[in-house]
Amino acid sequence: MSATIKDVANEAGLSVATVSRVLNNSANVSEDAAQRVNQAIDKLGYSPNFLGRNLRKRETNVILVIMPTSEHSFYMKIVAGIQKYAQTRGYDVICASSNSTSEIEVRQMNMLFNRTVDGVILLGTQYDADTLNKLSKNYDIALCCEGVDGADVLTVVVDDEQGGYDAAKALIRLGHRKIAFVGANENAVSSSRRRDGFLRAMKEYGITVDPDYIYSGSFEYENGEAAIRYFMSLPEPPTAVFCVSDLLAISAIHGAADLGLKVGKDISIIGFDNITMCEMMLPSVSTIEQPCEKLGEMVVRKLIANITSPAGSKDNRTYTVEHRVILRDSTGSA
Amino acid sequence: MSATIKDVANEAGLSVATVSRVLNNSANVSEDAAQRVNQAIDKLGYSPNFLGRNLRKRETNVILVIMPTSEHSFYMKIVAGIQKYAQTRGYDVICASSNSTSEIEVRQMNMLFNRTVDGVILLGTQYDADTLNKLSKNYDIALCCEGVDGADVLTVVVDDEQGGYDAAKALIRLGHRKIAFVGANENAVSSSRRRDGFLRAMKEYGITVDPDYIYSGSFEYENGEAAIRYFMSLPEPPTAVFCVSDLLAISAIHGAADLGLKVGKDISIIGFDNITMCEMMLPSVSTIEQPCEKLGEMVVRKLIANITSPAGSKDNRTYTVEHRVILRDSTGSA
DNA sequence: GTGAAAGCGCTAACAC
DNA sequence: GTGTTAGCGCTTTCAC
Repeated sequence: MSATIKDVANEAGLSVATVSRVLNNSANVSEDAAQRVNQAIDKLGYSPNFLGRNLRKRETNVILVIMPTSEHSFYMKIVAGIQKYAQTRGYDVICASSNSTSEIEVRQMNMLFNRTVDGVILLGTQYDADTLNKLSKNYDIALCCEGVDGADVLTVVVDDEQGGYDAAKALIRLGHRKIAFVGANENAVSSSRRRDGFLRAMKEYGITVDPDYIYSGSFEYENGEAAIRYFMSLPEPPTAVFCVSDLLAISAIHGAADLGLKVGKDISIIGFDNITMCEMMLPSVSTIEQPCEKLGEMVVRKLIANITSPAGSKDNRTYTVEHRVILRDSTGSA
Repeated sequence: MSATIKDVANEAGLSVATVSRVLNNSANVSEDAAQRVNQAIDKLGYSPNFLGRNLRKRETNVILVIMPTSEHSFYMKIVAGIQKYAQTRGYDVICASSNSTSEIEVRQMNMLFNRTVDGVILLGTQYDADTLNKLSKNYDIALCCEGVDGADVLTVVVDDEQGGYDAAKALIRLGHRKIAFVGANENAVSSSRRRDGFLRAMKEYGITVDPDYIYSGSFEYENGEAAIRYFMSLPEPPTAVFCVSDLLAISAIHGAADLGLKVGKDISIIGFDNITMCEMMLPSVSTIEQPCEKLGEMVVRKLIANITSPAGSKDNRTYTVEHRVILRDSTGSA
């Protein structure tokens, strides 16, 4: 069917070794030989078969990114950061979404096991610490955005606790005292860390937190609206709400609007992530920005370092990158 | 490093051929042998190296999806549809985004040339008809969402002309007569087809279209806002606007709001695609829905058919799937 | 039902 | 500077 290195060698009247040499532009090949090989390549429309190459070299120079859902532009922004840096290092990046099902995630991890990719970056994962630790022993993996407690795995995240703190502080500074919190499920590390930071800020400013103001659900969209409905049914509703994700914040904004509230005036809502939609919404959404590109670059840089380093010396530390407070129209003074 | 089929054979006291047979659960292998092999596999933690397998079988069972930008959930929805069907056929799906640069797109197409993947689905592409035709001769590729004029390549799209017609008709039925159109650049086939349909509807209802009402820019977000500003600066501004994408519609809604207009009352705006954001926006966005999952399933089904069929008998026709009109709050009666 | 052996396309010793 | 050759891990024909 398609030409092989052998065909090129024949066409050029040289050996496959020489062809391979010009293909990998290694030293020790004459001008003349290189030219003849390149001509033959053009003539035959030859393109090297990477299955052969990769098999031989025992590496693919491909990194797989697995995300829970691809519907969020947030993840794709991180992938963009990953891609940008990976390219400079000669790595290709491919992605797959598990749709939050561990079954599919496992299936996709197979690409690691069967040597189709050199490493995997997990943007939020279904795996528990034990499994991750085992995987990490034999393969090059990294977590990004969402850490796992007790996992000795290379991890790159923002300082979620501090992010939660900063969100609360921003609301307090706007004069709010009755501030509520909307979190995800308890086993989402990022969510509970953000709550910890939230509580720390409240404490620091001497504000007692009404237990009714702490709402836990999931990262699912509907949850934000549900939270607002609940808060507004309380005898003394909050004047500001911190949601652990922008999606929840947007959902909450909807809920508030449905209840006839003017968001940014009657009630202030701040999210987390700074997804593209924040700017597009009416009102635009205040948030804690995660620096997606930096997260992506950092995690892939560290991962490639692991891939190219000898077995015994893997880096499995946790790194954090700086977040940023962005106040838009969904928050206003109390 | 990791175990090979040979190790398993040794451990089980059988030949590699037999191990390979149980791996591919082919016939002619005794209960006893199968058991011993499976035990050996478990004991060694063996996982077959697909580079070897793929090299030998000259196929990878992997399909690559290339999209112009991954920031739009729209594309990812199609990928989800692709994935869902591909899985049932034993294919893995990976994706990559070209960020609309042909350079990166070419780089990613390399996976096709170097045999890392069996086929490629392009969701909107930078390639011209000639290039696509050449590619299509030697490789299995398909276009989805966005066709290319003159390309004899397997294509799956919605009937864009009819979609444009239906959008215009929906606005006309709401009583509008002064209806404007916001399109992308001229070489975007989908955009110009939608305009054709728009014009057909207008003609059918005997409405003369003011040339000032036809705005052409690009698919970029900013374009919607710019269009609205322009329309509103006209001596006689339109009362309704059809944008060829939801993103443009959302941008237009913003522009209108900035000008103090109440969208859905003072001006009606309808988009195209039905991205997730349409429901989340305030007001929610009327649109022509593209059935993403169906598009995805259809294109991958046809592509797999091509991959598995002999060289001479490739299907390079264009298929269309049904769209749907969805009226929400961004449109109202004139 | 099982094994021996060839070979997929490539790279990298090694020899010259 | 170039060629010969072994072998990466796997499947598959062909014997038996």
